Amino acid sequence: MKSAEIRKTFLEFFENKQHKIVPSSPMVVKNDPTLMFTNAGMNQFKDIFLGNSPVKFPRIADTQKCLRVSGKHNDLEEVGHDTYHHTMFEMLGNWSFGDYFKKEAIEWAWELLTGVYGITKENLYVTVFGGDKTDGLEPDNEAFEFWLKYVPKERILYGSKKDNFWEMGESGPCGPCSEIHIDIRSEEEKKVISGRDLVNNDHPLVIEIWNLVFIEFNRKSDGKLVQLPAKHVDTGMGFERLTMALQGKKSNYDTDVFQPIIQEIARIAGKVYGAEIKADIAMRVIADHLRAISFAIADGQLPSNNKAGYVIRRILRRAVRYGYTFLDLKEPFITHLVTVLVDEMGDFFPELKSQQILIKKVISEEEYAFLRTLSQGIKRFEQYTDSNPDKTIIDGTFAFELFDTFGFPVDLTQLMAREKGLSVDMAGFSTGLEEQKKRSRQAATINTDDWVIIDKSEEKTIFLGYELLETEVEILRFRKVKNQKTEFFQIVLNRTPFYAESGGQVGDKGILENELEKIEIQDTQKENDLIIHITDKLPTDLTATFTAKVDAGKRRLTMNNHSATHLMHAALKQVLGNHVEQRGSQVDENRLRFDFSHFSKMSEEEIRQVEQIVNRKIRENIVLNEQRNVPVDEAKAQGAAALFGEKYGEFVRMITFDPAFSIELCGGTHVPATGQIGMFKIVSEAAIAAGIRRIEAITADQVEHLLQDQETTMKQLQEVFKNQKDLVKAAQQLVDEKKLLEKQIEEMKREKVASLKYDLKNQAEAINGVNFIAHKLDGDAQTARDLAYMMKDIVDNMFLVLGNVSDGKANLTVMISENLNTEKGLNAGQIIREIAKEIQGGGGGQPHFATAGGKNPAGLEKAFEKAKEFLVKA
RNA sequence: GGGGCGUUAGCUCAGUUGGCUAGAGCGUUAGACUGGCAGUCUAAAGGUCAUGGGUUCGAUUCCCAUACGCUCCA
Repeated sequence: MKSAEIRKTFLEFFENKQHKIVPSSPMVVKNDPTLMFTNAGMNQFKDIFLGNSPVKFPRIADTQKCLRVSGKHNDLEEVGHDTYHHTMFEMLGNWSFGDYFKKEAIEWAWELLTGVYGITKENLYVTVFGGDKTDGLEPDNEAFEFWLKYVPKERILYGSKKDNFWEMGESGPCGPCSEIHIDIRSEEEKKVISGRDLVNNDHPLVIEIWNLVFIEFNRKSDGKLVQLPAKHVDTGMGFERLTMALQGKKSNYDTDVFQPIIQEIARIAGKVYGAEIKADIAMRVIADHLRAISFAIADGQLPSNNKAGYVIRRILRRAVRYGYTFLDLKEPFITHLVTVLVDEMGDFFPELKSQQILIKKVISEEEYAFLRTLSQGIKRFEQYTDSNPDKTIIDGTFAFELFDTFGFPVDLTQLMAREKGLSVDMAGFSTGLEEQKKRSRQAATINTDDWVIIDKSEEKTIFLGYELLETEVEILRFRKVKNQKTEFFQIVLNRTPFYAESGGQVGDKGILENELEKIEIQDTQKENDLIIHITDKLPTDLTATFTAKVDAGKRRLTMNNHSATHLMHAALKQVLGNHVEQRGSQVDENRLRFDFSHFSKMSEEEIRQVEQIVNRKIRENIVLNEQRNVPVDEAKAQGAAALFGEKYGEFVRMITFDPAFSIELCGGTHVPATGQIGMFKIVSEAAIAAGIRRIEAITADQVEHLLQDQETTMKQLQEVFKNQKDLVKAAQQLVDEKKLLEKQIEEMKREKVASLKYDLKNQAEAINGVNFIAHKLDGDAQTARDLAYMMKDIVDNMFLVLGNVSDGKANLTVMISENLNTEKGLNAGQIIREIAKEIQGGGGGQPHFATAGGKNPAGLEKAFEKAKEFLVKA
């Protein structure tokens, strides 16, 4: 069975059991501070488990793109070395939200695996939760009983809390789980040792393929468990592993999910897969990472230098490194693999296909950048070994510096050391790394207390911010959050006019007040679907009723910018073409920032066109058409531009300014009619990454201010130029003239100095075979320096001292013919330090040339005399 | 969020206690050589030493801040 068919079969099986099939949510997570990437199938349903979102469909099935590279689940360093770890993988899952529970979940899992996929029953083992004393939990005998219907008890095992109690994180929904393991070893091996003994023992051929989680508790941050009001089922089956089992392979990488990619890598590298252990590992690493990076980019996460983007960059670099070291690939090659990936997976995941060009471009750019980093690291390494030829062990601190500061992987340092017969002090390296980790952890500790519930009615916040800026509210709950520097509170209200930061629009500020007090809301954030008001002070009476007032001025300006962003997005598509897609957006009261895919710099003309279109639409004063609860399919049918990478429910909010012009799915706040925006002006256009451009623009008052500033400048310029008609011409003339004059001055100075130099030559006083010249000249230190160098060319055995005064300060310049440095022991640097005392200053320089400065111009003559004394003494 | 590093000519980079008329290679321009091309030689142009403060007689160099970039950790 082909992998595509395996996926389809799974979804169809559950569709027939009344499950709603939903698409995978993006791998890149927004609106959840605790998570950067989707790391499990349940992520997109987290709000349902937490009770923050209503259940729309009690039964759902899907395949979810997941990425496990950071945090609690971190498999990155394992990937490639074995046959079954991955960074990016697909998780097939079926879900029940307060609907069916253990019985059906077990029954259907068994039916699908053995009945539909035809897996031999004897090869399957199951585990159930064995109970835990610290949590006061009994063994899951209920699940055991259900399994007994299908599986003899020898193949049912009780498991520990570690293996059989699933938790989302430190706190949150959790429950016992039941895993299905498969033994795909050969018959001979099975005779030697029973599969039963290998379950959960990290055997590559006796592996978990499906985890059925029965969610029934919520773990509080104090560690206590409480029963959830509704019980849920959350299952996850690793698609790649399942495919391996069904295709009779011993490795995930031997399935048709990976083989086309691996074969292409082998072709590029001129190798054969399966011939050499290290090369095989490298090929697996690259095949795996290619998928992770490509999907991440398709989902809107570009490689960058921090947070989620940095994780992606690291994955890519790991792939490059393995290719570089073990396959001898020293040129970008990953970018060329994208085509194969798109051929294989582009049908089921259309985002890959539609963004193929961007993915290739971004990867290629990153590969080049990293190869540059590598060659710089190599250079540094060689400088180190050259300047420390006696060392046989490379300092750990140096290896760490290479890694920490220059991003040079330590395993490459080791490799290069070995080639030179050296070793690396890895203990020292680890010490450096540990210290760094300690520092970071200390700086990052955030303490979040449990929610304190004020209103027990389980009410949900009603958002009124689309209509109102002010309303009566009550507090539902609050909690305290503490980090290194500050302490603040998060408040949840029963209803709120405050818009929480999302979709690029900043959160509202404002106040909560009643007759007794007034507290300031500094920001409004969204955590999952919860609207959180942030303040550093709690009201004294938490049960009181307050008037919540949004800072209306800030909101109005923000709305201008947000609506203008929509108009600009549409205009960009008109001017540049349909490939323009939003890659990021930030809107606040001062400006709007919009990142979009486009491959070349916008011309002046294109920018002007976009401005023109937007301003025309503003003047048309188009009335906002806001539709809520539009089914997502209908919105798409109407041609809505889907905001990039956002997570949508089944119903969306549609913002339309002229159905023939701009339709977008958007949760933000917008102007009632475009006229309010007033004016629109692009202030910058720049590249931020390969294939991505960023525009910054301003609207309304901001444009007005800009125009006024410019006008003021123009007027001032006009005054400076005495109201000449053509300012540009006048300025150009001035610049040209200045250049000419500067040249003339230079020339005159040179002439003056040139005539002076012969006068000075004649003044030379022969003392002990040295031509001594002392002279006080008009001019600056630069002139003195010029003169000194000219004199050096025309006078031999010279000891020249020049003095000058500029800005009320005295300067001394000493030039001594090089041969006198040794012959007479005359050192300009030393001499000037002595004579500079006379002008109350200091100085220094080289043996043949030195300068000094001081505060006392009257001392110049004395300094000359002192200089002469050096000669007399010599 | 915390640490480290960087920013010098169009590009890639040197510049070692603060004073070396701020350099190299590539590129650009001009001239010469060559039958032409390729090229070789010679010369020239090109720098607010990221920005803003400070210390100093004097800062590309030392200190502080800011911006941007790189990098590691969380």
